[in-house]
Amino acid sequence: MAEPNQSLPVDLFIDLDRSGPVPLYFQISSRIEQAIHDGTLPPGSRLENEVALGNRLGLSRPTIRRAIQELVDKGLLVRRRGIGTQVVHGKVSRGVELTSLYEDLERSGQKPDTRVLSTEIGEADERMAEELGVEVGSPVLHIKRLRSAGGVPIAILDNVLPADFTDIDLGDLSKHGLYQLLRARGVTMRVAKQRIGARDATAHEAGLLDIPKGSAVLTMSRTAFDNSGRAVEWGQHCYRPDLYSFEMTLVER
Amino acid sequence: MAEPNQSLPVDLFIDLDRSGPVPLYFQISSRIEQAIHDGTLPPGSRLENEVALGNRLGLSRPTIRRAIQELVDKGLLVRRRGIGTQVVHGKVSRGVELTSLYEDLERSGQKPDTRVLSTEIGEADERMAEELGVEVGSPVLHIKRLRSAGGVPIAILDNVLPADFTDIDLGDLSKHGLYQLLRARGVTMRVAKQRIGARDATAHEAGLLDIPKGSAVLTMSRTAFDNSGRAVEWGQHCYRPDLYSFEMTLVER
DNA sequence: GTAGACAATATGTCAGGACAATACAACCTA
DNA sequence: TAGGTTGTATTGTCCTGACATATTGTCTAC
Repeated sequence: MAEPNQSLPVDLFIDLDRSGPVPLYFQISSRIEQAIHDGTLPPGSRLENEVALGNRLGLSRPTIRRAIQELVDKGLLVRRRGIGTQVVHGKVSRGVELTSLYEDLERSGQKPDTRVLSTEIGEADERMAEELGVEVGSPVLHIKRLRSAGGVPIAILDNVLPADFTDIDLGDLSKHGLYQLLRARGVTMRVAKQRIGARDATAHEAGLLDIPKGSAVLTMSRTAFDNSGRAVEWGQHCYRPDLYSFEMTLVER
Repeated sequence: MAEPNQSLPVDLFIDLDRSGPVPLYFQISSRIEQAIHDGTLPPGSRLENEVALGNRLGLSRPTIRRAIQELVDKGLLVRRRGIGTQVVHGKVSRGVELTSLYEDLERSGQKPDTRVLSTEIGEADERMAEELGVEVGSPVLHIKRLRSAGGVPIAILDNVLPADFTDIDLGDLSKHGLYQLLRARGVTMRVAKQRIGARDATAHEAGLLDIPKGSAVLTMSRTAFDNSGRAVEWGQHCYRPDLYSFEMTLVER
C-alpha cells in the first residue's frame, strides 16, 4: 500500500482565547494549519470528526466547520462525507494573494528596492477610464517604477490610480510598496482581477531588466477594487521570468 | 459624484425548489449571480440586508449568508458590516478554475484539436516521484500532446500520471481532454497547485507552436490531487502567449 | 461463498436565536 | 458652526438542534 491512510485521528491541544478579538474559528484554523506545517498532522492523516472536535474544545459544530472550511479553501484539507477530513498530500506553498510584489519580496527575506522612473498627473485615456471605471479625461496619477532585489532588477511596474490619490507622497514610493502606501491611507483592497501572460521584451524593457533584447517577460495586469467596489488601482507589470513566477492553489468547490 | 451608491436595495424574485437536490443556498446564489450578469443588479447597487432577504424568501439567515458568501468568494459581491452588501464594480470575468485547457477552449466556443506527440510507460525519475508523491522507479504514464484551436497550435502539453492510469485508452486522447478522461474514470480532482511563468521557447517548441525561435512562451506546471489527497497528474505546459493567458479574481479574506 | 440489507460514521444542509462590532447619520451641545 | 455623542442599521460571530445523504464495513440470508 502506498499511503498509510489508516492513521488515527490526531489530537490537537488548543488554548482558546474567548475574550480577545480573534475569532474562535480563526484560532482553530490557525492551530490546525500550524500542525500541518510542522508535521504534527502529516499528509494523508485524518482529523477528528467535527462533532468530537467540537465537544472536546467546548465549541459548536458550526464554529469547527468554519475553521475547517478555511483550510479547505486554502487547499490544505479535503473533506469527504461519510469519510472524514484529511490533510492533502504534496508540499504546501503560498498561493496568489492580494498583495504586491514588494510584500512578496519582503516576506521571502529579500530586500526590495524601488527606482521611480516617472510620475505624472494626467488625464485618463479610454483604456484607463475603462479599467478604473472613471470618466475619460478625469485626472489620474501615472507611476512607472523599477523594482529590484539585491541590486538585480526584477520587474517594471506601470500603475494608474484615480483622482483621489493624486496627492500621494511620491517620495515614499522609493521606500515603500504602493499597496503599503494605499493601506496607510486607509484604503483596503478587497477584490482584484488580474491576467497573467507573456510576451517578448521591448528594447526599452530589456535594458531596464538587464536581459537580452527580445527575450521573454512575464506580464501581469491587475485592477484592484476597495471594499466599496470602486477601482483603486490599475497596473501593468512585467517581470524577469527567471526571477519571478506566480504560484497558486486551486480548489474545486 | 462618480458613483451613484445611493441606489436602493433591489428586489429579487426567486422561485425555490425545496424538494429537489439543489441546495437552497445555491439556488439563491445562482439567481443573484444571474441578476448581476444580466444587469438587474448593476455594479455598486446594494442588496437587501440578510435578515430581510431571509424573511421575504422564508429562509434562515445562515442560508442567506452562505449564498452571499459564495458570491463574495467569487469576487462578485463585497460586504461591509454596518453598511450592507454591494455588487463589485468592473466587468466580471471567469477566474482560474480546476479545469483544463480543452474545457477552456470548448467553453469559449473554439474547437479544440489534439495531436498526440508521444505516449510512453516508463519509470518515475526523481522529479516525477517528488511531484506525484510516488516512489522513484514506479511506473508512470508520460504523455506529450499538441493542442490547437481552429488549426492554430496553442500549447504543448507534457503530462505524467501515476501507475493507476497506465491503462488509459490512448486513442481517446486525441478526441477528449485529459481531465475529461480522468473524470470519466471516476476520478475527481479537488485541489491543484500550479505555477505560472515564462521563458524563451526552445527550437523544438518554436517549431511546434509555429512561432519564431527564441520568442516568449507562457509556462504553467500543475500538480492535481484527487479527493483523497493523492496526486493524480503532473503537467508542464507551454502556451503561445499571443493566444492564451490566465485570468483570475483575487479576494481578500 | 456471495450478494444484499442494514448499521455505524461522518459530513452536508437548514432552522432560529442571541449578542458583538462597525459604520453612518442624526442629534445635541459648546 | 464645529465637535462629540447617541442611535440605528447591518454584518460578524457563536450557539443549539435537527434531519439528509454519502461511504464503509458488517451481518444475514440464500
